[in-house]
Amino acid sequence: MDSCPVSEAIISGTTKRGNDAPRPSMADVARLASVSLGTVSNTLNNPDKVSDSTRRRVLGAIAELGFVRNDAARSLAAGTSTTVGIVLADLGNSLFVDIARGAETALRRRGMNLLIADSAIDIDRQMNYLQTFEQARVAGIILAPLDSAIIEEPTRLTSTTPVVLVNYESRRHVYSDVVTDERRGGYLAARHLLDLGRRRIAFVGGPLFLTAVERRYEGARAAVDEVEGATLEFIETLGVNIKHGKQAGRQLAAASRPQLDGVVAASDLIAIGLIQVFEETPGFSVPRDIAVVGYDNNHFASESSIPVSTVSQPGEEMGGVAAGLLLDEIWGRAKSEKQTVVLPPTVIPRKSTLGDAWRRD
Amino acid sequence: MDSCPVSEAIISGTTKRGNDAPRPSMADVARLASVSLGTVSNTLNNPDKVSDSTRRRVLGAIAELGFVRNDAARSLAAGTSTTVGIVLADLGNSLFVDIARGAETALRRRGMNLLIADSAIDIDRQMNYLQTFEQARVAGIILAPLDSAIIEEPTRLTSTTPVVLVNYESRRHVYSDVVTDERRGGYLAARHLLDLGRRRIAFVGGPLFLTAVERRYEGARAAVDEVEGATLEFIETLGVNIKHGKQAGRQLAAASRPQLDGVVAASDLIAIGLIQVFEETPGFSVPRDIAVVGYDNNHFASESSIPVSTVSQPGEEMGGVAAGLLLDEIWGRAKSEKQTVVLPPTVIPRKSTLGDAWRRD
DNA sequence: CTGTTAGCGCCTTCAT
DNA sequence: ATGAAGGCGCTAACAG
Repeated sequence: MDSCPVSEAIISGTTKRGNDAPRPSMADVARLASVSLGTVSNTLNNPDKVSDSTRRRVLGAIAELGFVRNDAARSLAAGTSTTVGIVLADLGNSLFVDIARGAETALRRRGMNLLIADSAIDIDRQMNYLQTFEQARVAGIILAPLDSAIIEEPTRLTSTTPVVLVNYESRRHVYSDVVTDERRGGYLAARHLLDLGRRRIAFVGGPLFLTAVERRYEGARAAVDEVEGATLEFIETLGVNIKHGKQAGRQLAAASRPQLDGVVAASDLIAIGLIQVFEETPGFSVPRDIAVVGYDNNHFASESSIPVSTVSQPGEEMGGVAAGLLLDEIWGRAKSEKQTVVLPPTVIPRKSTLGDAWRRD
Repeated sequence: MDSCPVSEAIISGTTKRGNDAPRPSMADVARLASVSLGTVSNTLNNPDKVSDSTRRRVLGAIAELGFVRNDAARSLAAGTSTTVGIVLADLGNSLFVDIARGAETALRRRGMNLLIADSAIDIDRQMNYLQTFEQARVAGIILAPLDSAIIEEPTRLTSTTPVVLVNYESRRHVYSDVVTDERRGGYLAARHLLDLGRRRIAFVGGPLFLTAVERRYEGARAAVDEVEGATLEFIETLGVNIKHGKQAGRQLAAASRPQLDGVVAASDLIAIGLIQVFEETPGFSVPRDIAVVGYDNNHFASESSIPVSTVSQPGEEMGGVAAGLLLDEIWGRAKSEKQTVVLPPTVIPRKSTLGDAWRRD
């Protein structure tokens, strides 16, 4: 940068300048701009309470010094923070990335910003980050918790910081939460198959203690029960990843049971696993012999060579709504009752059910 | 939608303090434990300087009050923070998720924690989060910058906060950085094809002003030039997504030019796009007629129905190394010189080049 | 409009 | 081992 000839002698003893110059503070800015500390604060927080010329001078000093306001001090003094934290169960799952983006957008519009923490499917990390955020005194926290019975409502997640849950419904309604109607998602998936004329359907997914999986199964069950002569078989897997789908696929391919003509998978990954196995198995052409619908609208579900029909959860919307709920609480505009917002999933038909009738866009 | 009859009284009763009670402070804890403020601070930060019985009393009070230490005040007073921030170009890209995880693991081992910000391929957001982190006085920042000429070295990214770059090499070596050897990656990809006997190769990718793409191309060029009679054709795309791959694929499939037998794609997405088009085109069977190798080891590259051979960047390692470099700087253990750590990419052969010879583990 | 002055909650010597 | 006091950088009244 420039090397303006600063006279060291002129600088008063209070300001020491070593090789590692200390961060300039508002006091330094005030001094340079020949105004008082309060004025600097005002030009930063209440620009309209400062004359134009003064503000310009202050801003100039700020730039000259490379001053960056200390947010720790700020939120300590002001008692409020402008950032909210989001703790995500698994950044590897694009749904959570979508949720974060939705929240970020909504928050940014209201002048706040979002910091993300990744639990990486680890309950300890989740709890740790919850605490980190609370210690940092963020304005509020959005939590996309691990879906397992383990986190079943520890008395309170934070002592005071507002929290809203996303993609998980609090049993006790201690928190507001936004979820999708998993049951309806399962219903829609099965319904889609039924509408296509499929009648011998299987639901592949698990483990069943995962709330979402159970709900999706219930929904599929309900749809099948509505149709005369349709049957639903349940095939439990140990997880919702591709390998589980493959295992189930091999199992189905090997079995001599009556041929199925449709399957509802509890996740896109399972669906992809199934399809990969089916494609290598005579008599299991997808979707001719057997149609497959997944769940999640994982980004790559649409990119596999047989794009997977899927039930899409409105991730960004979920994040946006959660952010709104949280801000309501932060700003005290919240209704006294905690609310649960249920967002509708939608099915996105693709080649794995429609076949050649399907065209991308 | 059950309506379990929750008694509101019980809900509010779960809280030990009233709803509007202010957060307990260390002073409150001190009072309850009948010790002085300094002692509370010590039992928190220098446990060994406090008698066992006293500490127990203090800890008890903390639990009883649900006290959560104010990190803003702490880092203000102590002048040091225990959290570092990472700004990622695109959370939608699994490489960056890996980098974050690697960094997180390394940092956690050293008692620090990681907060993530997502630039979402938006330079404004990137800059904004850089500033947010600096304002929050994080101990340091890891930046995985947008790869574009635009960010070309604005004088300084932060005024004082230590920064290390990951997945991007600083021209001016103002920052330490950790990158992979893109050129070598391109070399390895082409080499892989050549080793398989392919000779008429195309490099598909772009735009060329993306540093990484350019380097990869150079590497591929070098490998091809080493082999007598091998040719390399360059096909520029407008981006590195699936659609770009498809466009290029259609272009190749339509052209009547001499048949290619191998292609190095600048990204897995391009590779997938190519493959999807090829699979629908007679005479373009993958890998029999034409072998395809991608780049990035995107999570789903291995999950497409024709698993894509790819060049893998060691994301977690990159994050871990970056975290190490950053901590060195934070703790003053850094060498005076900024360093550049170059990590080697590796090729992961899969079905798109090996064909049936390939078996998943 | 601008300057002054208390703290915000905690850490850190320095005595005791 | 414990207590008392000063100050970290900033905001928010309140005075001028």
